[in-house]
Parts: sequence; C-alpha cells; structure tokens
Amino acid sequence: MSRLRGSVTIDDVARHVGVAKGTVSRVLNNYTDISEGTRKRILKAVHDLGYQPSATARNLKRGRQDTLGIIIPVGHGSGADPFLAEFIDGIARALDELGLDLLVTTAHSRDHVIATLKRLIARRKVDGFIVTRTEVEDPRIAYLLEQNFPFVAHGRTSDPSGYAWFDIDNEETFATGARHLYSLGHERIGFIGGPLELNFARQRLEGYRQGLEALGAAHDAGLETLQPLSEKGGIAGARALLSGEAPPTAILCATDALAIGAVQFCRTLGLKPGADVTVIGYDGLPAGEYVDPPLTTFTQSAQEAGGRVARMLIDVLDGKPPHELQALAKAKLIRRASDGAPTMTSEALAGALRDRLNEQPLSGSKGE
Amino acid sequence: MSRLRGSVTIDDVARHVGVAKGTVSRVLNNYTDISEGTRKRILKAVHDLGYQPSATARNLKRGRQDTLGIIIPVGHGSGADPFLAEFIDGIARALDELGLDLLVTTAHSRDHVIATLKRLIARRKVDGFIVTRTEVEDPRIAYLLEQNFPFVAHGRTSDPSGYAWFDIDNEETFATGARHLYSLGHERIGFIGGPLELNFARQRLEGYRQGLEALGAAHDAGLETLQPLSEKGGIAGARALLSGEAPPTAILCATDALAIGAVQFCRTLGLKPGADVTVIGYDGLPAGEYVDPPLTTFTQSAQEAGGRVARMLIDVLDGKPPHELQALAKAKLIRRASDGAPTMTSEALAGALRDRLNEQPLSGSKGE
DNA sequence: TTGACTTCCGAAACCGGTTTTGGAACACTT
DNA sequence: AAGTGTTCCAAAACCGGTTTCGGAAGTCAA
Repeated sequence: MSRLRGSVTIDDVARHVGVAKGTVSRVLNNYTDISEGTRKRILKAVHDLGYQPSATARNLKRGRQDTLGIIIPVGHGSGADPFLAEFIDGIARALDELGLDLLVTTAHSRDHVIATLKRLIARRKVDGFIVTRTEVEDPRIAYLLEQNFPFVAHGRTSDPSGYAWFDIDNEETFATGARHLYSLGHERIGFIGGPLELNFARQRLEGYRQGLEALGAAHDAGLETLQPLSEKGGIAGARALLSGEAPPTAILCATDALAIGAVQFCRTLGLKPGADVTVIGYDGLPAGEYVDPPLTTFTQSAQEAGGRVARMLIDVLDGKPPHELQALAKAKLIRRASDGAPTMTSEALAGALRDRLNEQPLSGSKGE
Repeated sequence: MSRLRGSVTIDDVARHVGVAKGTVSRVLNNYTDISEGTRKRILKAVHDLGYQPSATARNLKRGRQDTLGIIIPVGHGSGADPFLAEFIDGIARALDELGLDLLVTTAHSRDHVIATLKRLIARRKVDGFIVTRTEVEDPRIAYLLEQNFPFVAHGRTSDPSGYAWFDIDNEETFATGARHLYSLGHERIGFIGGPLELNFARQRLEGYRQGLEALGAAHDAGLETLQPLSEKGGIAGARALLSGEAPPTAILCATDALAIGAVQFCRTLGLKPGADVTVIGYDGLPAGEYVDPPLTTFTQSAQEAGGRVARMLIDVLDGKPPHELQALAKAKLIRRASDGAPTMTSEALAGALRDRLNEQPLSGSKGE
C-alpha cells in the first residue's frame, strides 16, 4: 500500500551527483578513500535533497536497530508509578544524544513479560534491554542470560555476578538511616519492610540490622515487621510495632507507601509524627510532600539513574565486560517534617498507647 | 560486527523443508495458493526451528514499521507526570494485542520536538505519532499536517477539523462542575485557570463561564484568575480571589496542582477546605489523595485514553477519514473531601478574611 | 489428442541501505 | 618501458524478508 512519503533514497542522491550509491554510502560513513571533490559534491547533494538514510534498510545490513527496549511490569491495575516516568525520561535523554531510540512495552504478568521479551528478540526489534524492578530470582534476567542477549538491570538479583547492573546501595542507605535516627536521640528504632522475595526489601532489612549493630544495639525481633508494600501494609506494620511492650520511637520504612501508611496510623492514634513518633520512608514520592506532616524520605534521582543505565547498556553493546559495568549509588536523605528528636521515651509512649490502641478500630483508613 | 544470535532465517526454513523461500513467506502470510500438504510441512518446520521473521527485513519491503511514536515534552526539570505513565500503559496494552510497538522519546524544547519528529519520520522509524498536550497553535500538529504524516492528537488545537483527535469535553465538564457547586448551595463560584495558550485551559474557562451563565449567574471578572499551572499558581490564585470584596465560597480549579495550592492557601488562613471554602480540581492526581482534606477532583482514565488514541491511530493508518476519528469523552467527578455545602456566606467569609489576609506573609508555602 | 484452465510453487526482482571486490587511472620507481 | 603502488570509485553481493512472474503438472472438455 501506501508508498513511503516520496522519501528520497540513496539512489536519488547517487543519480543526482552521478556516482554509484556505494560511494554515497561511503561518504556518509566517513570512509577515507574518497577524493575531497567528490565528498563535497555528495554532501551538498545530500543536504540539498534533504536525504536521510532509512533506518530500516541500514539496520537490515548492519544487524543493529539502534533501539533499546524496556518492558514495564504493570501490576493488577495499580497505576504506573512516577519513578518509571522519570526513569524513562532519563533514558530517553541519554539515548537522544547518541541517536538511539527507546521501545517501551508493558506486561501484566510474568509469562507475558517473557513472551514479550521473546518476541522482541526474535523479531530483532531491539539491540538490548533495560530491566527494572529486579526480583531476587528474576525470570527475565535468567532468560536474557540464557539467550545471551545484551541487557542492563536496574537492581540486582541473588547472583549479580554475570551481568551489568546499577543499583542503590540499600544496605548503606538504611544503615545511614538507622544512624541518623540514633543521632536524633532515638534508642528504639523500628523497621517496616517488604516481602523478602524482592531483593531490595531484603537488602534494606539487612542494612537496617547492620546499622543497629554498628551502633551497638541488640537485635530485637519485636522491632521488625514485614508487610505488603502498600499504604495498608504501613498501617498494619505501625500497628504491629507500636502495640509491642517497648514500642519504637522511630520507624524506618522500606518504601514511602509504607511510611505514608505508618504516618496515617500514628495520626489516627493522636500521635504527632515528627515529634511523638518519627517516620522515615524511601522513594521520594511526590505524594510524600502532601502528607501531613510532609514525609522525610530517602531518594535517588530517577532521571539520573535512567541515564546511567542507558549509557551502561550502550557499553555492553560495545562489548565491555560486565564486571566493569556494575555500580552502586547512594540515596540522599530529604528531611521534611516527619522526623525529629523523640518527645518521650519508649516507656512513656507505651503508656500513652495502651488505652488508645484498644479503642482503635480495626482499619485505620481508606484502602490501598 | 556481532552477527545476530544465530537466529534462524526464512532461508533456513525453506532449505529444511525443501521449498523456495517465497513459498514459506506465502504460507506465513496466508496466501491461498498453497497445497494443504506443503502448508502443513512448512508450518511444522517453522515451529520446530522456532522461526520468527525479522521485523527489519519485513519492514524494508513492506514500507511499514509496525511501530508508533510518542514524543513526551518534558519541561525544565519538572518531573514527568503520572498521567503520561498511565497513558503510555494504555497505549502499550492496545498495541500489544495487535503486535505493534511504541517508541518513546522525550524532548525538552519546542525546537527539539520538531527535530525529533523530523528525524523519526525521515529515518522511517515509526508509522505514525501520538501527540499529547496539544497547544492552541501546535507546531507539532502543523508540521505533521504539512508533511502529511499520520498522527492522532490527544487534545485539540484551535482548528481541529483536519485530523484525528480524542479529547475530554472540557466545556461540559467544567459546566458540570459549576452546576455541582451551585447545587451544593454555593452562590459565588470562583475559577482559577491556566494560561490561555493551552487549549484545555481556554476550554475549561469557557465551560466554567457557560455553566454559570446557564445558572443565571452574572459574569464577574473578580471571580476569575489565570495562573501558571503549579501549586504556586494555586496559592496566588486563591489569594487573588479571596482578597476580593465578595470572595467566592467555592473555587473550581483547572488542574489539581492549582487546587492543591488553593487548599494549602486556605489552610494557612485557618479556613477549613471542604467546609469554609470548597475547592475542586481536575486530573485525579494520586497526590490529591494525600492532601488534607483529600481533594475532590475530575478525572479521566488515562489508561483508557491511551488505548483509545492508539486504536484511533491504527484506524488512521488503515486509511479511515479523519472526521470519523474525532471523539469527546466526559470526565468523572471523584468526590473526596474538599467540597461541601458552604458554612458561611460570601460576606461572612469576607469579614473573616479581612484581618487574616493582612497578617498573612507573602508566600504561603514551600516552592513548586 | 489437443487446447484451455487450474493449482501449486520455483525463480527472480525488489526494498534501501552497507560492504566487498576489483579495476581504471595515475604517479613513481628502476 | 615495464613493474609496482596508490588513489578513487563503479559494480555487485548481501542483509532477510515480500511480491511478481511465469511455467510445470494436473484436470477437464471437445
């Protein structure tokens, strides 16, 4: 059908100048065996005719697409998250400078992700993949490694040795978090984490523990709870920690969603977050700014991460060995208003809570 | 360099079966002049060898890429917005069913957008574009029309006759908004809008006016203000409206960002949003849920819009006439807690405000 | 038996580039 | 003058598909 918009081809240019098309191609690809005169004439014709080579034709011969792929897992109707939007922006900016493009696809189940991966690879639509939200045992990474197809992961798996990745130093960050809380004067510091299948959840718990240990605090299982990574999980987690014998005066949360839930729960108990109880999240969600009080949280520039990962993938495609392409970055603490020095001791808090917890209804707030 | 991962080509299949490659191609493209026996043998071989045709080679001949493009304008560092993330998800889902893919690019200036458009068209990387965030006079749409390149706009321009678009019925929605506020008992209803170069901003203002007019309310310039579409703009807008002689008891805002700012401003004055002053936004931003009180707002499913627009673009590519591809949708009101019946009259409000506005510092809150 | 029509498929052209091959033209020795 | 390099470019092969063209073989009617 529809012939391509009368686009000008390399043959048009060649004919116009009176040379072979191979010669035009050589000029455009900076071969040296072309006389200055011919080169000039050809470049002029290219410019005059507004010629731009067809990516398709070029790719067919070159065996490259100059296109990278990213498959976004979209959960059960849970809206796409803002982190990814910025992440993609970062990737696109980096690629733009190099004349590459980004193919974006979404997938709504584990099987669907693999099927999409398979299709994109088999049909050769992309040169490499960016994998986000890695899991401890990630089927995508397993598949890509097995196929020996180039990719970079944003996040690690249980065995991160054989491929390129970029990740936040979760351990370090959460150890820092514990230290920060301690330096504010908190002595009992709690942690609400996520399911340990998620690699980062595991690492954040680990970092929290290491941080406490380094401060000489004894390990106390009553200060840790794992919950689904949602606001609801945060509510449940805060309830669990605060109803203990010696409740924490500060709570470190693995994600902002958890922290937002925790803050809400505290408020329904009449506790003032940032004073009576300190809560810190992780993610730097915009929503965190609108919580009352605005959430103190750790964050990483998603845009920077995207750019970084894109450049790493290009290095992979250029054949750099994977072990040179593994990097950790630190997250930055944004102090808003949900953290502060404790206003009461754990004992006092426990006392204040005793009665309120009982009269408190089962669910603290609106759903997920 | 790097030969494609030993991928199997149509020649491999042909050789394996002992037929010409053209025959294989015909089988895969459902030509009818193939005997049942040969067809079966070829399909089996295709399956056994795991053959998938190279998109590149196919496109070269077909002159199509089976790829759609979207260029996301990213302002001066202002993070990518969540609407787009869901919008893209919707597009991707629709395309997935048809075996098409989506190329995503960002552009950070007007010139950059056009340059990217030009490059993608000239190099023939995409078959058509989805244009978001249309402006009244949109250079992208002008360019695409001039090039006669297929596209669909999400939103309209000043002259929306000659191309395919999908848009929210902004007039209708804001007229509904005015009606809703009136039915709650509000008599003075204000409006904070955006710059009129943005088409939707113009339409929303228009809808607000029409709504008031239909209710028999006189037009009052003191009830309207235009501001930059940010939280800051909302603060400034609310200040402007509330410091008038006869301040509105309800404020309709063109976007959630404005509404969030307006709510903040009210709270710094000690007014209770949802009671003393009603504020309604538009966008359904997740952040709106965390505002205190949670923001009442109009919304449209971004995912649905994405799917709709994608399917329209495919119709365009199939040659459907543009005037059959123009559609308006209604936004839905999500009632949370920032609206309600007025607790005082405009006069009472004016009185309550008189002193507070004076002692109020110049800026109400943290920056944008 | 022969001519006309189908049915089915091989061969080759084509899409628009890149890369290889090879040779004409010229300069430079010896 | 013949041999040896260079320099520069035309021609052709190639990438992996799709599509056109045409012909062999089989069927059917006259």
